[in-house]
Amino acid sequence: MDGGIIKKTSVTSSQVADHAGVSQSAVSRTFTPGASISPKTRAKVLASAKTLGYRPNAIARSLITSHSRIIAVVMAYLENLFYPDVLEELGRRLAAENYHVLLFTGFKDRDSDPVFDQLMQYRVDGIILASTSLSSELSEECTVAGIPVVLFNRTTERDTASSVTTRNRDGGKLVADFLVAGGHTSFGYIAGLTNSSTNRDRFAGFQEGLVSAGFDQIEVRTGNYNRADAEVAARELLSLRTPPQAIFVANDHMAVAVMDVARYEFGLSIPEQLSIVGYDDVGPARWPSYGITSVTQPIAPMVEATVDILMDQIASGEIEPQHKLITGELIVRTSARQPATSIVERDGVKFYKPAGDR
Amino acid sequence: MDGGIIKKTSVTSSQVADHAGVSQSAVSRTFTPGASISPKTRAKVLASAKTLGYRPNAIARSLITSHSRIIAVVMAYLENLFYPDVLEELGRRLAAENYHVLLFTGFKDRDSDPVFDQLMQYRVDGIILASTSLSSELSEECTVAGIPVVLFNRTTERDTASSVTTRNRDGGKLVADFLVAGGHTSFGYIAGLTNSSTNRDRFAGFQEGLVSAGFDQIEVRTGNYNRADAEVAARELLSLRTPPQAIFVANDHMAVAVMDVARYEFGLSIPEQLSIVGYDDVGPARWPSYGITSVTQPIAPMVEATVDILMDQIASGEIEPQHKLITGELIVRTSARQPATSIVERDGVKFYKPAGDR
DNA sequence: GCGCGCTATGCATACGAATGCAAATCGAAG
DNA sequence: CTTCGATTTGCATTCGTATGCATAGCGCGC
Repeated sequence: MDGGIIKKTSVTSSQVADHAGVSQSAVSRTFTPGASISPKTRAKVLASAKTLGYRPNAIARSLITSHSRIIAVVMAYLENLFYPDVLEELGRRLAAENYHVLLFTGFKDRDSDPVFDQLMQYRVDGIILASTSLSSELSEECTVAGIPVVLFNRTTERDTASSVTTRNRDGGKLVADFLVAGGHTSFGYIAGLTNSSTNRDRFAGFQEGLVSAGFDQIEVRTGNYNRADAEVAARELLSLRTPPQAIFVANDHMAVAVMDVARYEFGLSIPEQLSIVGYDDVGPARWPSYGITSVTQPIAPMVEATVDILMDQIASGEIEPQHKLITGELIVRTSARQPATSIVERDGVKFYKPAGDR
Repeated sequence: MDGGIIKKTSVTSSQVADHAGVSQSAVSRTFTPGASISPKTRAKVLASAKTLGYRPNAIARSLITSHSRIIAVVMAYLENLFYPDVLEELGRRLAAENYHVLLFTGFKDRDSDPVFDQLMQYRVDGIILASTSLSSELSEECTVAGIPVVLFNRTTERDTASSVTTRNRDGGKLVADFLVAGGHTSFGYIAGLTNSSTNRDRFAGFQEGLVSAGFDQIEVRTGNYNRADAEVAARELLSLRTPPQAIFVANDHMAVAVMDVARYEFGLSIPEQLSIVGYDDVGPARWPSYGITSVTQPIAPMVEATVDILMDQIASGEIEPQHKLITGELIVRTSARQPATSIVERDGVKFYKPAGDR
């Protein structure tokens, strides 16, 4: 075995057929579950396949069945740990259904349209759009082409694609209730991408909750869901003549940055001098250095719903847009002053459950 | 446009040919860079393609060219933020070369052999193995099948597959030098997966450095590169009658956990009562709450080297194993007591550069 | 022993695009 | 206007597998 091996041509079903003394069809049927084949020839074929090292060619199979068993997953960036977690769960669940993930990532700054072109060329069986702003016309084109599309953690007004989100508006309202119950009287909000539906809904719920409690002023700054912008936003808020007593940050990824700025640049102690509430309940939120009080976005159910929609639409061939809503909860940790009541504990974790809530 | 659209059959090159009044070959040549075709017919074809919404079928193309332009990336878990960062960079660089990523992830606990089977069926043009323990026989099988394999952040003794790593042994030694220079006299090590090459090399270098400075005792515990085990390991080390003054943790992902345990369970202040050094220089290491002194693993050069190897082997068809070594540096932050000398600053970041070092 | 019915098998074709080869076209030179 | 060479074009085949259809094989009952 000396280095510099030259590419070997791979084994085909016909070669296996010759070796086993059967037809190519028989080989194909051996590897097609439920096909009509006798145990005897099947065994012969399997034996030959093993000796020759045969593996069915998924590309050729895709061509004839017009099902690639590939799902395109589009995630522009992975900086926010929420998305890697989602990706891992997606990998798991799709593998269980014998589907595979063609990942498009790393184009935060660049245009996403070429991505779309690539993905369509591979005749993927479905598309999951997460953390991206693929234009709506494109996702509509998919629907026309008969490819199921699921927007993950995002919706659009146009009813063209399916979506899976949590009840962001309820979540925002819950945060408002929690902070009001905790005795805060002035509030700030650090926004995510302003044109994202998650950001809009979370803010709408937050505002609604505050207004109905008699607070109609919120200091708003924008963090665009990234750390650098969130730091700037935090500095601005905390530099105000009278900084807000509580800041709702549109996700945990930014909340971490905000806490760092508050503590290490402004010397504030949390939650004594400043309360922070985040969203997502992502890894670092659970680390004792942060202990972020945060609204959960339960990844497992969200991913399950996503895969369910895809499998359903692939099986039926009908692309009727579905919209699934998962319910999140407010986990109470140490980054925000707590109300005296409505805190319930389950499995060592505290939740905020006001009476009126289901 | 009412809901419930039925799957539309996609446009083929023959349909475009008919519409444009040319042969199917002409259509193919239009979309094949460098093929022999006159500008006139090319324009006709492009026009027809546009009106019909034609897109070349990558599956069919792969079948005939026997190049899928797909690279399989195997990452068992994404919990350690280092890997999502790598993934993002890989997505970027492979897209630039017009290759695509078929991602296999989410099987930390399960067997990885089925993964291998799947990946071989798609006739991928190359394989990148990161954060996985795909058995060596399998990666050898790839080499035999003529598929380039690159081990990312890992090597094997058997010279069968290419690899890209940093100089882990040098890194470990650098940490030892740094801690000794900082005046520490007792040391602990929290290991990663004990059978991983990175762990072995980092520890070997660390040990070598300490021994040559006259310290031959290291308290070793195993964290298996995951947070939960690292916490347990930290508790054990810190519960010793005389806990080590300095702990080298095999990566930052675990170092974060160790710092949390030290501060919040043992009430230690860092670096006054305990010094921590990590590895990777991953996101949270830079957050002020941690400020981990850490050996870098420069992602961009590592990924570049990986892609270079793959492109080279795909182009040449020769699979001569290559081993690329990237040099990391020790970034000095606040998690460990600093030596008085050999600290140099560049772009606002401090590095430890002892005299004898290149 | 014959015929019926069911299962197993092989044949032939299709999927959609790339490409070697030969024919056709074009342009320019004579 | 003819002819040669270069460039374009189309034809036919190929990639590896799946599958409808026809046939071969088998078991069983009478």
